[in-house]
Amino acid sequence: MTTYRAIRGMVDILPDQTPLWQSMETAALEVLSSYGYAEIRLPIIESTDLFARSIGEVTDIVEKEMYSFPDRNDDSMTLRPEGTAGCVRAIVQHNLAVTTQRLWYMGPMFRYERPQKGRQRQFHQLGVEAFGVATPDQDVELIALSRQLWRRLGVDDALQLEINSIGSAADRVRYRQALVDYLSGHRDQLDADSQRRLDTNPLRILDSKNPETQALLESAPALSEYLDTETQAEFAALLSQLDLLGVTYVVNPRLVRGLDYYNKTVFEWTTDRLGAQSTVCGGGRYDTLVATFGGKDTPAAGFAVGLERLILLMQSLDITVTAAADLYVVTADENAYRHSLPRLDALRRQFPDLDIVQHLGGGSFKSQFKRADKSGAAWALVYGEAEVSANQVSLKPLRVDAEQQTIADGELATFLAGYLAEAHSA
RNA sequence: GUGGCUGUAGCUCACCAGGUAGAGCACCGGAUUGUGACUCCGGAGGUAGCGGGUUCAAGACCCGUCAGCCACCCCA
Repeated sequence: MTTYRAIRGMVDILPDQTPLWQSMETAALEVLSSYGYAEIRLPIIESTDLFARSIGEVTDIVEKEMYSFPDRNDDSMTLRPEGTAGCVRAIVQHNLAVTTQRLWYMGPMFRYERPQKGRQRQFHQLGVEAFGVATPDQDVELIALSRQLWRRLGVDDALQLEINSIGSAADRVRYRQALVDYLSGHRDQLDADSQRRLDTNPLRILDSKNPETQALLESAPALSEYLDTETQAEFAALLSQLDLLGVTYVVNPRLVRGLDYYNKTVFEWTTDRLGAQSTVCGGGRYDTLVATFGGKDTPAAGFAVGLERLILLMQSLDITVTAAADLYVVTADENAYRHSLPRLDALRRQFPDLDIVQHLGGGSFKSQFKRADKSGAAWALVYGEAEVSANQVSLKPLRVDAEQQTIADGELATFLAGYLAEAHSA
């Protein structure tokens, strides 16, 4: 008998974890809709070409991390490594860019990397994308929105915003040349990865962690000096609006990000509580991507949140959510069970928000109450022999020290309405 | 993809100069007749990740493999 395990880098999210996930998802949904963002649902598989063109042929993601395979028609398909490409594809395909769009999506992404904490092969992202606004107020809204989510989740104190402007494509062509010119003179002092990147993707050398490389970069030309005046003004405006909102940030001139489609604003929310996988959220502006895919010229910006990392961060801060029912129903015997069945059915209809768990499988009162206690339910709803024959029910509080009370069937609805009102105000 | 650490009951771990495994928690049952939590008693649960080797004998040593973790790398 072979025993099966989830394949490497793919993890099960078990029932003791899903309440935390759901509360996070609900918070995100509420924050997003409060800013007028609408959900878009996208396929998990797209043509390989889509990702290669948008993310960049020489990026690590495309070169060695994609789950690509030929389908039965021998076309090359890829499990999405990120969400922006598919979102932009949908925008163009359905011609949604005729007006501005504020969109979000949530779902699994796939990257063939070596797993460690905060890094899986299948992981989940919340993506937020905005199309049609070229001015920095859009960037500000995205950042403000993300910070609102951190506050809502109670993780804002653990997160730091790093931000930079990487300019237009033209700016970067000029800067890239200057950087290559400078570093070529010191080629032998670069680490192996950086030497390789000198020919392929020189800007990525900027965020190398190698100390010698970093030292070398101290006297390298600065990207900020290659930005045109308009971009500089926009970046300054963006920062001043963040100041207005009281968003604290660190301008990190070495922040460049690993996907080719970004321009102008790039930013990351990072934490020191997750070890090496410190980026919880990252994004920026990508003004040319829509046109690249054949749409009309449409400015755009967005970000992605790593949901596993967010959960890890919440857990590191001892944020817990438990799902416990309101009522756990205990019945004395077959007759009491039959008596309770239609009554509970009516209750569920009358109180859709009430969580009612019925004890199944019989057993002694004692064992049923044990289960009731372990379930975490607030009350045990008791149908004993006496209650049934008198058309009554007993309510035993399980979480507070108070007396059990027995009331008439007809009074239960009133009681529960009062309980729910109290629970909501609490 | 590179380097390192780890892998024993559901969970956290222990034992042992190499001689066929234990604890705590969790789980199930019981402590007189319709009531949980605390306590007490009892029970179930492991071919020691998997495969091979050395040995009279291996969970303990060696090799391989798989998986997790840490760093690199990468990014969310």
